[in-house]
Amino acid sequence: MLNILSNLKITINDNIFLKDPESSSLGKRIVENSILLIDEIGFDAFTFKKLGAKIGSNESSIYRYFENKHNLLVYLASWYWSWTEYQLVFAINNITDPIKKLDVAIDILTRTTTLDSDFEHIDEVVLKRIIIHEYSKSYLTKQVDLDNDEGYFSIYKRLVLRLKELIQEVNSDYEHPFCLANTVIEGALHQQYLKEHFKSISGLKPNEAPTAFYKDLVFNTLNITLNE
Amino acid sequence: MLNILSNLKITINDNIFLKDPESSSLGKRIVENSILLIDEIGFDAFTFKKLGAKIGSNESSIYRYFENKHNLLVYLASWYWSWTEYQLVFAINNITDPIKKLDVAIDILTRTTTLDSDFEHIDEVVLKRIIIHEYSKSYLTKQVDLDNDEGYFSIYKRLVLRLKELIQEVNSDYEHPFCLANTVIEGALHQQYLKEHFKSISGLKPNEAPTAFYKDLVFNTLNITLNE
DNA sequence: TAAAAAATGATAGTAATACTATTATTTTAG
DNA sequence: CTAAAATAATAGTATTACTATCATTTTTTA
Repeated sequence: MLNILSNLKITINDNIFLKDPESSSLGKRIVENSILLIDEIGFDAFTFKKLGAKIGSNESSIYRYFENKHNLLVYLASWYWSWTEYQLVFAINNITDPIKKLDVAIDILTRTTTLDSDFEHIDEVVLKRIIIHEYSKSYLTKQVDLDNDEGYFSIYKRLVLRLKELIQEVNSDYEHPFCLANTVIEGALHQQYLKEHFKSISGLKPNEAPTAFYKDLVFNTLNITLNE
Repeated sequence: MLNILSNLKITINDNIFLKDPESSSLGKRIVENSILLIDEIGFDAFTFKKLGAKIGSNESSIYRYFENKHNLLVYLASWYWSWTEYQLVFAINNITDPIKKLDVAIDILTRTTTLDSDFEHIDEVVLKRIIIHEYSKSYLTKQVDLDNDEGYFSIYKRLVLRLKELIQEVNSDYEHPFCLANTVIEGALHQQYLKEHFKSISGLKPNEAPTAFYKDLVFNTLNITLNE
């Protein structure tokens, strides 16, 4: 599966950038190193000037790719969710049993990423860490409704919709499929954050993913008993 | 119950402030108006200079109460969670049935706040809105572990612990009580955010609270059927 | 291969932010 | 009424988040 993914180009809504970073080597260095630098110093302390210094380029050149660091974060998040969506789509592609499909989907959405699939210039393990730590900041802003109108979050919303549909395939009578889908996708990030920074209330062991918790939660809620 | 609460003083860890804002009228004006101003312009655009202008005071005076705006946000969040904890404790105080206790707890933790209980100088409805929009920013920082060591999040953690214990009282065999408690408390904020800004994936109607969703989720997960 | 066009880099500049420090004034307490 | 405490005013600093302009390098294409 990794090889299949490696040949795919992840397509991001072109409202998010001024110039496609995939279109040049400078663009790729911007993306690659922004992930590393945000991971290192945090999104709040991250600036285009520091990134420029790191990649031996100029602040003003980076501004030609992204309007500001907020849009760069939205870009990285879109990339992450698009990558996750591909993994999900491929993994459930040839499964017919709705229960098994949902089971695999929860696996993919809640697992901890420890192997990077060597996707071009992007380190997915570090990117995932950024998503866990910084994703909320991409939408917890005063311009969220405007950004939403521009389609900045459409990949994420499509992923939630997919999971909601998988839930409905398993139990079409269940009354809150959207709430449950959001609970799994956003909640999985939050649980992994807690595991790292709020150990005393986390409930997960250091290397444990929240997968078992979410499977139990979802299948009990949908009144399904897994028979394997 | 509102009257009982009105006579209570909410106590906040004094590491969070330099000078207790409850100890002076300027302090109270800082707290009262910071809530209104953050709601109005968002935490990112909020500055002590703007707050000073709003309350007819000076930037430098505000710095004598809080080291920076981050600590002010931590203070407001602590106040909110402390207030929520009081509501919870009073509400379940005289209930003996563990199931009923958990049921009431979920009510309190997931309801939409539309009435303010006229608590001193703090508008709880606006404060709740801030918590929904900005709470994550109080811990999604590079200094989260240091802040945690200072006890900045102890009230929140105590609330999660309380809910976890209520869950265990209902079903002591359940394997993920902490994960479930976190899911309800943090998730309820997130669902309310989605309702306002991501309508297409929210699953909640404009005036609907996520209460029914969480009760169904929790009691199914714990294998309890409510008999009322 | 030379010229044009595009991309990148360097430099400078601005208003705002997030403070710190100092001093002056006002309020409160003994 | 005086001393102490609190608040306000002012100034100053490094950094941020840009914009604008111009120079240089690289790429395209005629």
